[in-house]
Amino acid sequence: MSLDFRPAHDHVDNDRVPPKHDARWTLGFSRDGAVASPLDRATRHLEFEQRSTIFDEGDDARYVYVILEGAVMLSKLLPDGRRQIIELLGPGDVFGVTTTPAHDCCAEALRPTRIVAYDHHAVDGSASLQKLITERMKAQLCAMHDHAVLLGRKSAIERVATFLMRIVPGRGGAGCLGRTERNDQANIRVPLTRQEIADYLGLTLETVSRAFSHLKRDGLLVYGRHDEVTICNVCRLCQYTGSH
Amino acid sequence: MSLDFRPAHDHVDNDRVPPKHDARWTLGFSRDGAVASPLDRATRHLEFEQRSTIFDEGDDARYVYVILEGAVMLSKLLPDGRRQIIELLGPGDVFGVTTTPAHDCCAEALRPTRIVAYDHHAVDGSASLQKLITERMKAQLCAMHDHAVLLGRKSAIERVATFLMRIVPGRGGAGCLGRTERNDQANIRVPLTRQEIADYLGLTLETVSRAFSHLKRDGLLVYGRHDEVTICNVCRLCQYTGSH
DNA sequence: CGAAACCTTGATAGGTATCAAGTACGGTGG
DNA sequence: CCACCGTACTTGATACCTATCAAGGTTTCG
Repeated sequence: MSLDFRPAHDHVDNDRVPPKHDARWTLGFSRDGAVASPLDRATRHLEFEQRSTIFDEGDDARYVYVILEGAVMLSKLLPDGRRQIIELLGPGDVFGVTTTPAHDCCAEALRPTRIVAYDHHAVDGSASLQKLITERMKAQLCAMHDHAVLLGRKSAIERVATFLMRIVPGRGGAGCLGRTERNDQANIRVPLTRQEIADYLGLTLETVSRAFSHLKRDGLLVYGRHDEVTICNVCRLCQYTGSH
Repeated sequence: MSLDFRPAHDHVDNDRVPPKHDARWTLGFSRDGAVASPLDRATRHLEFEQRSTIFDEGDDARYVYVILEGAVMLSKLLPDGRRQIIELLGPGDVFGVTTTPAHDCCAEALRPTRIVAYDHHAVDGSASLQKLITERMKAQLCAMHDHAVLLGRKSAIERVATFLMRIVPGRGGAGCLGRTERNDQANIRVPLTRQEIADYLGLTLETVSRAFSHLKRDGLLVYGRHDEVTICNVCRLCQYTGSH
């Protein structure tokens, strides 16, 4: 459920080929123990560099994707250019599932990302793989439910606070564990621009910026280098989410 | 995908028992051909009358539900009472799936509704049933994607127009088929109060009412008896959705 | 060091929420 | 059958939150 934007090991191997839209297909055996061996022919490992497109809305939906490492965002566009980022996904999450022959949204890597792609027909043949996908879809459907509440009913600050809480490792959906622990802080990385956060939260970039400033003034946030942010009091930030 | 609020046959048998919260459990064989026979022990047919609660947020998630006939809404509440209606479901749709042991939302029947409940463990044992559920979940996940766009990026009138288009039988998600057909009208029933529509669309009841009035003034809607509404020009209404 | 992208902040406008009556409708009981 | 009542809906006035427009500041990277 929780979005782990940081790779499991922080020493990322940067020797990967820059894949533009067609990624580097790595034919080979699956490292996923759940996958039966006859499937391997239809199983491909891919790597995407930061900010590369995995597929666009309308593309043929031949594969189902499972994230091994990294982060992916799904988005949709309205004809006049308005964009909504629909899901933010991390390791273990599944995307590319549709009932239609075409993808209903775009998928883009937010950071260097490793993915397994399973052929749609191949999935039909593997009960274990199907189960894996179904299980993730359940979790993601619940996440969408929460997100619908955010988009439909929460104020700007509540949305930003909820977003930040979702990034805190281990604190994602479960909410505040121990309350008022001393030194209840967390270092997180926000690998999204203000515009992307805005498109995810149904706001404008300026409103997101103001919400960040507000939280900073309140002493809840301290900015670090790059996209690093320290949440000084996770519990108190949680109070801003509107969910508690 | 499309919400069929009307039962397949309009002569509804009204001789059903009024079930309050505990529905009338109908043990018996499944009419669903896809279900294996050993499952029937864990398969229950239930009926809910209009406006009855199927389950509440936090209830034990023992069953997965499939709608045979009628309509169901899923909703969530924030602690201060704000409500978001998350999904509107019709025949064939699935609900009650979670990864947690408790339901993440409430489920309520919008009209007299017939449902099949499958025991969670029983589902695990049936590949065909699993497939059925997964297939519906895919469709519903896509529907949630569209709804996220609506909640995050659409104006009040666009939301109401999109909502109405979704109810038009056969025109639901596919969008406008033939354009500018003569006599391009549709009679629909809106079995939701203004408050419920508002909670679904992330608006207030007054704003929904104003949007309806706006569309009525424009000659797009004519009110009938009860909750009946005539859409005078489906194609033109479609222009209001922001999606075309 | 310089350019570009990104972020912050301010001023203003606009859309929707909120508050407040008033109206229409359906159901109930006399 | 009609009057009454409660619920739901409509409409108006106003306030507030967020979008929009605009400028300036900061960071990062070549």
